[in-house]
This record gives sequence, C-alpha cells and structure tokens, in this order.
Amino acid sequence: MTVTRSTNGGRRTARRIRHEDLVRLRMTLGRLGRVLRQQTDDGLSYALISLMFAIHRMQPASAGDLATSEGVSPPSVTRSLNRLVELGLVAREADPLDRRNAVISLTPAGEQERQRILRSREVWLSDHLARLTDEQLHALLGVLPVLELLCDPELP
Amino acid sequence: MTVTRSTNGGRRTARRIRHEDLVRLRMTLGRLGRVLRQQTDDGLSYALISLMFAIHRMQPASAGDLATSEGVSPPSVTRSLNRLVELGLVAREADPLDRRNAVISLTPAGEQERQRILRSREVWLSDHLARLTDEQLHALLGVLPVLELLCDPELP
DNA sequence: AGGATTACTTTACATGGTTATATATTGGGT
DNA sequence: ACCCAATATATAACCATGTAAAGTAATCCT
Repeated sequence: MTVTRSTNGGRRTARRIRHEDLVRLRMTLGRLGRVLRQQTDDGLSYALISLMFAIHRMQPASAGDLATSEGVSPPSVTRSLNRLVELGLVAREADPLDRRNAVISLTPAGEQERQRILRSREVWLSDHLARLTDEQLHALLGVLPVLELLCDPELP
Repeated sequence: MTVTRSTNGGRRTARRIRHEDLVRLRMTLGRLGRVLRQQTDDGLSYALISLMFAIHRMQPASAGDLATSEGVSPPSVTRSLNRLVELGLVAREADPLDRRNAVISLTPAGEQERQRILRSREVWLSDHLARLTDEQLHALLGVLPVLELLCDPELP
C-alpha cells in the first residue's frame, strides 16, 4: 500500500507502510478506543463527555456545528443533547435570529461537571500508563498531536 | 494525578502527568477508535475482524479464551461467533475431552478472508496517514508497541 | 449418587452509531 | 404577498456490540 503526501517544498514523496503495520495500528487503536469509551467516569459516557467538551470549545454552538465537530450524524447529536439537557448540564434554546438553529451552551452545572471531569483521575488510563517506562510515556505523549491530527475533522 | 511504576532496579518512580494530557489522550484515542471501528472494510465489522485474528493466533481456541483475549464478556463472543459461523468463516465444535468447551477454528474460507483483510488497503487509515509528515509517521509507528502494551490483556 | 463448579449460551437491556422521513423556519423569485 | 426550495433540527426505525443475570449441560469431587 502506498501513501503519498506533499512535502514542504511541494514535492511528493511515496512512502511504503507494511500492511502488517496498518492492521496492527487499526486493531490496536480500535481496541484502545473501545476500552476508553467504556470507562464511564462515574456517570457520563464517553460520547456525552466528548460532546460537553465540544460544546465548551464552541460555545455557543449549533447542533449542526457539534455534529461536524464530533464527526457524527446530526441525529446522534440530537439524542445526546436530549440526554444532557435532561441531566441539566446543557441548555438548548432557539436562536432568535434564525429559529431553526439551536443555541447550545453548558449550564453552570455542566461547566462544573466539565471541570470535575478535567480533574478526575481517569482511572483506567492512569493505571495502564503506569505500566510504561518513562521513555515510553514520553514517546506516547509526544505523538499525541499526531493522533489528534489523524482524526481532525477540519482537515479533508 | 500521580502515576507510579516499578523500574528495572525495583525502585519506584512517581511521575506526574497533567490532567489535561490525560483527558486529551482519552478523548483522542476514544475518537480514533470509534472511527476505526466503523470502517467496515467491505463487509466485516471491526469486532468480527478482531475476533478472527484472535482465533487465528490462538487456534484452536475455546470461547472463554477468546473472550479473555479480546477483553470482552463471553456473551459478546458467543454472539460474534454465531455470526462468523453463519458466514462460514469459523467452525465451532465441542471438545471431545471436555464437552463444555467449544473448539473454535477458522475454516479455509475464514483463513482466506483473514488474508484478504491483511492485504486490504485499510482505506480510511491510509488516507489519513497521508496527512502526516515522514517524521510524524515514523513517530507513530514507533509508539505502536507502546499502544499495544497499553491494552494488553495479559498484563494486570 | 448427587451437589458444586465450570463453560458456554440465552435473554434482556443500554448505548450510540446509521439512514430515511417529518417538521419548522427562512429566504428568494415572480 | 405568496409559494416553493433550501436549511436546521428532530423523530423514527434499525443495527451492532457492549453488559449483567439467569439457564443449561458437562465435569469433578466427596
């Protein structure tokens, strides 16, 4: 499998990645994701937490913006918002300028919850990071921006 | 939050990871995982593919072994196996020595499918890896073993 | 022999993703 | 001014895949 990219200078470089590495990457990231998505952090699921962070970043956000930012379909966002509104963590009102738009924001309780999550121990992850050597941990944090880039919804 | 590990020499080192990094790591890996799990690779879901690889590694495997190896509950494995057996990719028979055990193996069609997956382009992942510079790609592949370690079901 | 244990399956449920369809609002053309 | 198309969200129905709890069959132990 050949991956091509444009370099700084505008040249294009062909790179070869072994299929085996691709499969390992897919399987490993897939599994890690599953495990992390199942950690409920005492109450809120991954999907809801992720949405709350997105709301915080984009506040005040429309539902469609959130769907784009989260990389999921609008109905999925609608359902999650329903839940967050029920829980009193999120406020949803109609945009007075264009009443088709929903204006979404965190309630004070939602902001408080967001900060609680930020401070939380992230038990599973912490425990498992403890298996790593300092070098491994350093390397992992070093590629964090790369991982973020990999699933950035802004890019093509 | 403090993470502790034992070093080569048996010493213990306390390391501090910023909460923010923990949260970023969790959110990013969670999202990547979701995306990758949704790539169906023309027919088979992530869960089924992952299970087939596990079967291949452990062949002949019992259902319980597979559940442990996949880090999922036995009912989940049972259901996935039902599907794979339906598809003719996996054979399930009773262990003649202990008829409570299921003996699971890939059929020839299953092995063929496994190899097809190994050769497949992994479209989404390939395309997105193309965004990375050579250095980023190298770094990512470099931490692959670390990521694998992080979710290794063998370890505590 | 018979009860406890083991291994797997069945059942029932929750979450969160999808597509297709419905509803309400806005804006534009004549 | 009115109607139609487009837009933003919501609803409905479906699917996959995780769980926990209860059921079944086989084995083991005394």
